[in-house]
Amino acid sequence: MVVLSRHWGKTIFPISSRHSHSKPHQNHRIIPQLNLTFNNGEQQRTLLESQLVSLLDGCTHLAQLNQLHAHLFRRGLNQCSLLVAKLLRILTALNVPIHAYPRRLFDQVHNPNAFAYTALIRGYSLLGPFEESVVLYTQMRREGVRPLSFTFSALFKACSGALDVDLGRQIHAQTVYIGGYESDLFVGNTLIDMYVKCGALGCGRRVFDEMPERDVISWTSLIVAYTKSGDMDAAGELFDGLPDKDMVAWTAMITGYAQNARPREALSLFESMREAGLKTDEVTLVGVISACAQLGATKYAGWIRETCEKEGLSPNMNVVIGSALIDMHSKCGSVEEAYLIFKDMTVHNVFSYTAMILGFAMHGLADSAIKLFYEMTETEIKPNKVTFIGVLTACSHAGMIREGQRLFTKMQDEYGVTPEADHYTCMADLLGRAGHLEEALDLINSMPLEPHGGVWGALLGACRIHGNSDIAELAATHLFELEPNNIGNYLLLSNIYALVGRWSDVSKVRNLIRSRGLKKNPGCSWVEAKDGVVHEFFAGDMRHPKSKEIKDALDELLKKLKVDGYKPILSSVVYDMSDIEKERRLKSHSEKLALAFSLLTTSSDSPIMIMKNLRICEDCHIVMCGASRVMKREISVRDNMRFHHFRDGACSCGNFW
DNA sequence: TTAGGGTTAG
Repeated sequence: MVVLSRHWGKTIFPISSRHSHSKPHQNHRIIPQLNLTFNNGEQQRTLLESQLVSLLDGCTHLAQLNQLHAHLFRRGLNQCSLLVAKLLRILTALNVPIHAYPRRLFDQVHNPNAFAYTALIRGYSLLGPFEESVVLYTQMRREGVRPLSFTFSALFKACSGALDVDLGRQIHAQTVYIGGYESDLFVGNTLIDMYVKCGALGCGRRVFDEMPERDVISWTSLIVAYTKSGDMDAAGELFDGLPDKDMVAWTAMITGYAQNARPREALSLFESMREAGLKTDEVTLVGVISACAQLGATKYAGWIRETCEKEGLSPNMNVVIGSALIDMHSKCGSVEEAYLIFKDMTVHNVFSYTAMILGFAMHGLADSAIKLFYEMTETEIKPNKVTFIGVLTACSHAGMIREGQRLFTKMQDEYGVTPEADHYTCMADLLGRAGHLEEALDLINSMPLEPHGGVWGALLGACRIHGNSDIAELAATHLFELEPNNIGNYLLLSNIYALVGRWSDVSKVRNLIRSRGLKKNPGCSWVEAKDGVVHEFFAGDMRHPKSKEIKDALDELLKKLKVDGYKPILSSVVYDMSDIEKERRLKSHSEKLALAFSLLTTSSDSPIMIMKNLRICEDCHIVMCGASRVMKREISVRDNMRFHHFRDGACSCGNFW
């Protein structure tokens, strides 16, 4: 009989997990004392195995694992399937590359059983390479080992990882060996998930419909699939029919609305969720924060901030919440507030830096964006492709051609980020906006990848600023092919023709719009009133209860501006109509209605914030400038591109937009 | 063993 009594009392350093930086642990952790009796009897051996399994459960440090493994090896227990399966699970959770140590561990086992196979399959299906899962499954079948239900769960996970629906179908057929997916709820759920992740939503739905038993996870998988495919009606129908909605199901639905540009529904659903008495966690709040950012609702944003703090999710401790809040405050108009959050955060990552850089860019603070970028490069955090979108956008909105070109080169040479079409969009915008239209065109023609609509769109936008109808035609030809249903491109081209007086071409484009059956996307602006209620205005819309007063206030304002020298920019109207008609049309623009409403309903010292779904037109831009001086008000407009802060007759964009 | 997450340009 061998008596084993050891005390491993060393200082242990925790293994770094995916999300935390590894630092020596402050409190010294002591590995529990192991005191086991062992002899050659089978019964004791089994007992020892089960004790070791539970000991492994408590292992959170690589050093502990190494010691335990050495111990197993000495006892010949490294060949025990159950223990190895357990070890493999822990190693997978610690993201240890499977093909290295975990694989060697498995290879030491003689006649591995289904648990050992499954643990390794699961490791590969979570960490890759995914194909290895299937290789192992084949080997397992060849050896005559019967698969378990969770062998299939792991295999389906591998198929979703590899996005291989054909393979998924083949494995689906194999579930006959466990009595079909209908026999096991987990298998059914992972099967749904596999189909929907591979884009075969219909197959996922069929599995769902045929399952004899479903749980909230089955429902949620499908709800998420519908939200991701943009079918919020189908998602909503399922959600309404779900009997016991848990926090995850609510969150899936809220996030779905947020991701499908329906922030109001997201926020109102969040309120219902609170009323239903459900708890909230950081994932829920991230969706809500994103909805709030889209809406630009400052009052609501403040309330969300408080909710985060109340839930113990302080932005300076939680980098995900922090990054989301930086984005929200930037989009709600307060880049200052965003920067306060950024500064107070104790942990930063590429998301928090990128959100802040984009925030600065959005507000035209190019210098701050670029400064922060260089600060970031002093840390260990590597900029990614989105970070470069941020700095390049900052340069283009500020007309900083040299800096933009320098960053574009650095991006590849120093940071190994390969430029994608989106980066070329930024560059085409940067060059084009500054009037270097030919150079922008050369850049597009020299692209190593196929330019997408964004790239040509940037060039077309630049042509509008500089009134170049020749290059515009070229860009538009590509755009009409790439984005035949995007009405914005047609309107831009006809606007450019109108600018240079080519009226017959204007009507040709208008006929093209008509023949393709395209409808103009209605311009919409909204403002948040003191009580947090959001008021919406559409161009020419007189449905607001205060319409009469709004119209009068606007007339009054325009009268004052005309005394001040304002002349309506009639070329902002694309249609060939009389000047009086054009002026009437300009007056109905939604951002002007929103401005008049704000002047009517807010105190004279409070700043005005207007949100708009489309780009602000030149005439409205001038009116906002004038209004800020004549009415002595701070006015900000967030259009679909960026913020314009109007102060004392000037705009933060420097009329460069 | 299974479900929900943050930054993207014209």
